[in-house]
Amino acid sequence: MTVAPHKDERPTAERILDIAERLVQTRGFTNFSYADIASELRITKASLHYHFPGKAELGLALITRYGERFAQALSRIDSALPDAPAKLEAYTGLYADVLEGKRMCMCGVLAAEYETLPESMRAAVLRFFDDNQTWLTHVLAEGEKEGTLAFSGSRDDVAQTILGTLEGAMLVARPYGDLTRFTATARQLLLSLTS
Amino acid sequence: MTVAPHKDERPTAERILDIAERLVQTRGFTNFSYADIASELRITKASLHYHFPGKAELGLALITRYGERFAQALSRIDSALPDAPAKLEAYTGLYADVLEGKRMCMCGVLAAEYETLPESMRAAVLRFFDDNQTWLTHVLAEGEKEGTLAFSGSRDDVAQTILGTLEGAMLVARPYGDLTRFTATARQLLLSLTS
DNA sequence: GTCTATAGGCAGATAGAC
DNA sequence: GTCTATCTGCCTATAGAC
Repeated sequence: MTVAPHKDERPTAERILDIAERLVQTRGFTNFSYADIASELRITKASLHYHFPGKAELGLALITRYGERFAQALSRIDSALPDAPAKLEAYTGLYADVLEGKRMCMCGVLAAEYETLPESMRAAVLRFFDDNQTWLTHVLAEGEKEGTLAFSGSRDDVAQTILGTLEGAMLVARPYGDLTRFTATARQLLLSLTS
Repeated sequence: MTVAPHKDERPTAERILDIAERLVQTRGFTNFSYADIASELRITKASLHYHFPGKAELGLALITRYGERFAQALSRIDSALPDAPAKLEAYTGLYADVLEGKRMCMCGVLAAEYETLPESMRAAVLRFFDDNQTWLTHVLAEGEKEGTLAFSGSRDDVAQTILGTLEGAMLVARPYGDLTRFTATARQLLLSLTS
């Protein structure tokens, strides 16, 4: 049991990650600075280095936390929804939620500046994509078994297509500030798998 | 008629654009510097400012030239190929060629860092996407008329989906350095429109 | 058109006091 | 944990000679 605190503020490291996460998703990793975070948190740049020694460590922590939360969301989808089509629709909903906050998928942004990232971050980005495709492949297998999904090509290829399509739809929709640009593509995609 | 030059080197401005184009497509717009171009061209940074006063002007020139060349490629496709499915396949081939050079679509990269771009560049990125979708919409109409393409949903929605899917497939495939990751998705996409 | 020289700002990062 | 002060390096950009 925890002692009831008079003020229950979240740890500084978490608040740093919150701000940095939003900045990465809207501007890109190299396009935000310690100064941006510091001014928003009302703390000095030097203090940030206490929590994250360098930008590479901060970046890795960002991807790790983002990936863990994404994995948790996928688990919730698995346990809450009855069949593969519902799960895929909920999956596209995760992306739509991100886009509604005028953000891009973190790993989609990082993929665009992949060449400039430190090696530790590169590996984490690929892991994120791999985890997504693994989950999608399982859902596709489930859908085939249920008879609720129909597609040609291997499950891996289709999983790849789903991931790429949603990342690309986000990428193009966000500059227009138009959520329906994304949802129209998501609908097209789901339709092609269920009919 | 042109006088035969002893040495027929292309204008410096074009060579600057060549180098900058490759840098944008591999690293992103804010992730390359005048110094990068200068050292590769064996010229000083100051000289670059003679050709392009500022980075915003350079960026706009990059998108403009890229868009013009893309439009020319689309015209060649229109006049060389007989039907809509062949045109769409050639369209995916344009993307595959870019990816083969380990590059990302320039406007795809710029879309990822859209929030940090000067207004003139933002507008040019959207124009590129719009032009692509306009062309795709015409091809889709042609395919419906010919009876060579079949799809549900509006032509605009499908054109949007094609553009987004290819951009996203590139975005995700490039970090893996695996062209087949792209071509598998392109095949899936074409299949969904012709069957 | 290209050069040298330099300005002015911001980046990530460190030392050491409190 | 947070601060002040500072470092080094790179960025875009400009002035003015050649």
